[in-house]
Amino acid sequence: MFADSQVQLRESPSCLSKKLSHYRQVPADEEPILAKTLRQNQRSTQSRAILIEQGEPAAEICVILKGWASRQKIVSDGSRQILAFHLPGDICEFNALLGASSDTQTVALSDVRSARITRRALNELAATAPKVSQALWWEALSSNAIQREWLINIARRGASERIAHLLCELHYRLSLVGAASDTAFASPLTQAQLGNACGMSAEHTNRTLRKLRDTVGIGLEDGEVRFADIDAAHRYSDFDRRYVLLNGL
Amino acid sequence: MFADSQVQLRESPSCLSKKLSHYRQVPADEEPILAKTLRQNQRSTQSRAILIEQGEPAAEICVILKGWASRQKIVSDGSRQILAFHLPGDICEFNALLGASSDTQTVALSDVRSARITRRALNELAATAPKVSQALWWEALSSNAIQREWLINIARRGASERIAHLLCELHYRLSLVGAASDTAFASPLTQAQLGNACGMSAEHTNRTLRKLRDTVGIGLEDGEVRFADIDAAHRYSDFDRRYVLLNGL
DNA sequence: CGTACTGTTGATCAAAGTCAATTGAGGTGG
DNA sequence: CCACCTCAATTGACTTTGATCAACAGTACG
Repeated sequence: MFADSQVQLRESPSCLSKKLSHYRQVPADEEPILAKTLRQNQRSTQSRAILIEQGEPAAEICVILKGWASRQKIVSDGSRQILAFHLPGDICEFNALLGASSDTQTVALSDVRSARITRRALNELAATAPKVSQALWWEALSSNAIQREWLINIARRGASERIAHLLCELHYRLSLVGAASDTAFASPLTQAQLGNACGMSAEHTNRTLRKLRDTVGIGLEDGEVRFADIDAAHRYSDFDRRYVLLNGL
Repeated sequence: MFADSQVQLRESPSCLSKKLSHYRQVPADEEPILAKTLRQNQRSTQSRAILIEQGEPAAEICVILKGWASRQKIVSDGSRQILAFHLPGDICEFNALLGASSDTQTVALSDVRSARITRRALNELAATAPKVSQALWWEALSSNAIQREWLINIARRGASERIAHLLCELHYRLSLVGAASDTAFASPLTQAQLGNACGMSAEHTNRTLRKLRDTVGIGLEDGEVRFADIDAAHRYSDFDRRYVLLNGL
């Protein structure tokens, strides 16, 4: 089930490649090409620092290798709305694929290690590793499906279900890249950030989390989210994982 | 600036080609290739009928030539959430580009004329009309930007601003394909659909529309949305058109 | 130590949902 | 032509949810 720890010591498969394998079987000969591309142009970013600025015509996409980031947009009153969380293995700024400028900002929620892939390198990848390249588009579609589900979450679910649903999603997405146990995951999120992503106030988020802990067994403490009963959590929040990987109906 | 009217009489440029020209200059020699592709596989769909079913692994994308459609997802309690409106010139179901099945349903809001483009035809297009093909990806990114803005709309704006913002967006998008005047556009939307898209109840939508008419001069009557003062409407709803075409910051 | 951020709690209030009914237009069958 | 049906729009009364305002406690950190 889990990767051989010996191998991990030498070079563990990146989170990105783990993720892509869920969409498409990535051929063994393409794997090292991806690994090399990711090694090429890495960067470390401190928590709270900006990974991708708003309005810049970007020339490279950004792959999160380690840590969390959030995509957000500044609204006219100065406040910000979180639009997406980027976890290890996620790709930020598909806009860069075409050289479009970003209408959003991406900031590090923890210390982040990222790999940048220029458009040139992407073209190379398309030529030498077609399956990987195709899987990247798959990843783009997946992130849109997630975006749509967030809309549903905010538009239709009450506060508790909403928070619970988001936590279930994060847990599932992290599990896809081996970053979650069956019943818990580490998270750098503050209550305020969690609430912001769900379109609710920090105070109400706090009360909602208490309620979730008491009644559904979902707890958030010391940077760890813990599910007493993951199936119950899924049922409670109406979480249907299929949208994440576009797994048919 | 505008296409030769002589040409328009013979075959007016499709809404799609009008839209694409906002992203990229489409070369004159690629224009007829796109037109031919769109002529190939057309379909008429009655209002309320399903254009694209949920869960089907789709092999073709769908271009709206005439009429409106809505993308929606059925929630577990049986109700539905509208995730996007597709206007003339819009492309539905980018998932089909990779053969992924759709996690959503697309239904006609009016009688719709659509063109289907199979994956095979898309590949041909990519070979013979590269600029057009690239513009299609641009269109995909644009529709994501719109999706994100909807999230912001629901998460952060009050009912009146929310409805007003959506109406401003629709007006602007229609104007891009020549389907709106400076101050009005025809719309097949019911109040309930409009409200659903904004995550609010039909009753509240009704009251909100009254208020908008009285205080901001935005009216919806007899299938026509009319703005007394479009700039005032933009200011009121905090509408910044740039996200629609990804026009830098 | 002060400063800043995060989490916590209580009181109050406004926004929007829900329930219930009514109106009016359009369409259909008798 | 009229009775009947359905759907969209409308209105009022009531209830619920969650935002806002205002403190305050715990912790990390310079």
